[in-house]
This record gives sequence, C-alpha cells and structure tokens, in this order.
Amino acid sequence: MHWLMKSEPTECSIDDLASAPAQTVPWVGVRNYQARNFMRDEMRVGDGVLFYHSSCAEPGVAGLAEVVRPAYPDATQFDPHSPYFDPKSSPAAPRWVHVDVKLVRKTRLLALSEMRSTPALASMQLLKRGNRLSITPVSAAEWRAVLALLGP
DNA sequence: GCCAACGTTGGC
DNA sequence: GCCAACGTTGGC
Repeated sequence: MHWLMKSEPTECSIDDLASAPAQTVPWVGVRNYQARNFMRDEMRVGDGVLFYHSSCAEPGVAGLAEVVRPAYPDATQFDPHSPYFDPKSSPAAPRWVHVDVKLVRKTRLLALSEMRSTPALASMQLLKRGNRLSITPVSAAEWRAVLALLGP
C-alpha cells in the first residue's frame, strides 16, 4: 500500500530525515486513533510514503520514503517530560504505537496548491474538505500520478 | 491571528 | 448514550 504522512518541518523536515542515522526516523507522537490504526493494522514494511510538510509556509510533498519497521510501542507516551506523554497509557498496555520511516529520495516540493489543481489527485483524502488526519492512504493511481508530477 | 472542521471529554 | 464544551489541526 501507499501512504501520505504529514510532518511539521519544524519538528522533522525532509532534510532532517535525510540527515538522521540510517536516514530513518521513528514516527513518534501520533495521538489519533485512526492514524495509529493505519500504522498498527495496515502498514507493511516496504510500503511507499509521501513525506508531506504541514503547518508551514509551503505545505506540500517534499520527498518519498518507505516503511522499514512495523508498528511498535511509542516510548514518548511513557515519558513525563515529553510533550507526547500520555498518563493513561502504561508499558503493560501501550496505547500508542508507530512505524519507522526511511528516506527514499528528496524531491522537488509538490505544493498543496499544485496538488489541488491536478485533476488526477482530486480523490486524495488530503484534499478533502476538513481533512486533518496526519496519516492517510494513497491509492495506486494517486501514487502513480504524484510520481509522474515529481519526475525522475 | 483567524477560523472551519473535527476529535475528545465529561456531565447528565 | 447523548451532546455541549473544549482543544487541536492546519491552511490561509
């Protein structure tokens, strides 16, 4: 399958991903059940990821990545000093899990505005009104259309 | 900074 | 289980 994953560049940008050890980051901090369930139940190693910059001056797809580790417990939920701390979770019954994501390649920025004006992408969940979900599935056709826009 | 959209919380 | 209040997301 294919996915779109949002990241605020001030938290983790495509360049941060590129300079991370093994160009891989743990996708910690997701605190939404739908997004968690996608990672826990549906993501497989090798799945393609559109790395999307959100909450910034130029929102859009900034690169391609892939899932390299299946879901496992998010350590930040147990850390009282973390902004992602969840007092209702416990190591015995972890509530939040996440995958690891590895860079495939940085791309040109495919701006949200360009995505909106591309008919082949009109079905993307990202573009639906009121969408806030930080992880959304991308269909095979949408994936191909994005790759075509991004070029080699 | 605004605000629409949506998820979560908690009283009842 | 309902639903109002509140908090968050995220583009603009």
